[in-house]
Amino acid sequence: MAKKKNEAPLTGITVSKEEDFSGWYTELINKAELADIRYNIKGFVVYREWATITIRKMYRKSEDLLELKGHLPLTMPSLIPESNFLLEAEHVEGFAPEVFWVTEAGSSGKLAERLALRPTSETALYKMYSMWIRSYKDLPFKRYLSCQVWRYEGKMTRPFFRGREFHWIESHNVFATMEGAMEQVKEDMETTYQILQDECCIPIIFFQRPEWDKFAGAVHTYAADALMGSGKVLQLPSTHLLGQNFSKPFNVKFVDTDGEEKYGYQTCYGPSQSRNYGAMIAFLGDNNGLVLPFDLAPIQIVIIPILFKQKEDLILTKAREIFERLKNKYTVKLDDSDESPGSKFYSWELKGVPIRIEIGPRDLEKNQMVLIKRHDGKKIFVKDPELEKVVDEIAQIYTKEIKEKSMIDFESQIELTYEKDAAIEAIKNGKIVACGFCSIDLDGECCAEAVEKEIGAEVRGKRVDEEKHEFATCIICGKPASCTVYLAKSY
RNA sequence: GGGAGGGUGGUCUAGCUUGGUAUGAUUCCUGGUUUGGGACCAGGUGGCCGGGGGUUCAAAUCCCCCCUCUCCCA
Repeated sequence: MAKKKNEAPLTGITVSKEEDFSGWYTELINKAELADIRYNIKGFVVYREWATITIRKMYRKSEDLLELKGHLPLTMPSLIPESNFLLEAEHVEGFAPEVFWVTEAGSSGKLAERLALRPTSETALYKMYSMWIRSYKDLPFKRYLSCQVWRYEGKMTRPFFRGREFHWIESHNVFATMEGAMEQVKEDMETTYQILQDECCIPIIFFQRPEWDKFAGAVHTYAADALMGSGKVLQLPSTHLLGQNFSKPFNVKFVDTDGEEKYGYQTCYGPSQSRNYGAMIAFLGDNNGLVLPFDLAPIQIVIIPILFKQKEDLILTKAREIFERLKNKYTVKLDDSDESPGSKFYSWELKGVPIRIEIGPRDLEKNQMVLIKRHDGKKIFVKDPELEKVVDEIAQIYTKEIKEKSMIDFESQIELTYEKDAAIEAIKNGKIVACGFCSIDLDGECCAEAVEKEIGAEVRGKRVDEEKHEFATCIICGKPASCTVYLAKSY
């Protein structure tokens, strides 16, 4: 855009994403009316219509995919009795500092037992699982729920990224064997790629998190890190191998083919829809506002009639005809309000509507219209009879084009380092570091702390896909390396 | 978690040092003229100055507590 940012009026974004990401994100949230932060409880925000529609579409895609893979939906109460919550010790220890408690009710005062506003639903669900699951014939038992959870976050809250209330899906599954559970973890990772990379156009990579950084109560945690382009990573959905850590205290047992009663092997998976949305708008947006994948846009096509005196009727009639031709296949808006055309262009760009169709007197004479794609600004003149065909073509490739632009070559961001100084330098240069590490079991935790202090990065864990590097020694302590880990700064 | 800075019509903001009638723009509504990248004219609506307490004849302004937001750093 040739237009200088400081000339932009208040309704547009005035901060450059490259120069001031935080300011840019705040303006995007406010001006595109995605969230309203004036609801004055810290960490609790109102998600406005435009964001809600897209988040619901994201939900639907994830839910459909989960059901396709054999999960059934259910709905759980949002309160968990403290006695349930206390059953698994590590889980309690991990979550207790973040729990909101309901301690009083109405006029009867204090409750006999405190009730936790669920921070996650393991301790609610597994109590039920122990009642529902009787035999190996009930397995695998795959369920999910779409809900809100509450965690009293100490860290700085940001709309969508980190709130004290957030919106997610959690899937909870039970298997007869550890291998069955591990297969589920792999399936969850595949699901995550399908949603985040293919639908949301966010590049990700999965790591097995170190022991000290795993989900409270899990055997192992596998988490997606989004590659934000600057060498920084952002944690997105994680899937957890629970083994029998919960099935034992919650008594989730089944009678196996051999007649023996056994504890199930469990997994859980929690993709946060609100955080995924935040990551998507932050990653794809530009200095004109939102950029959205075609399927996730609340409005996919906006028609803007260029009305001139004497010719209003002709143009409006044509615009309405275009609307009628497209409305059954796409979500279309005809913006015939009396704003000036330029003003409409800016505001629908801010909202990230993928296709804009302009129709004016000059087009009418030539029996054509003008299509503009939001994500690259390309302008296409289309003859009237070609309209449906061209729109179909754009709809087909629009998301793929965004994805192509946004997929970062992960390998090119990695720097292999053998010494601490090299790692410090690489992190400073915005790279992700691959290096040897003594252990991602608990005995490696002090080396991880050294990584944070001395290198200024976090140990993200062991890469899940193929491992190519061979490092002889740990970058910190010099002992023989048991694995290759990746170090990065995180959001 | 540590630090810094904010909260005044829907939005942005002046006023606060030195207490005394609430400033401007924009949005919104009405009417009219316009319309190919942020149009214009005229009129109008809209405020418990974040909340509570204190000082004072008098508080947006001074003092205390709380809530909340923004930015930076663990």
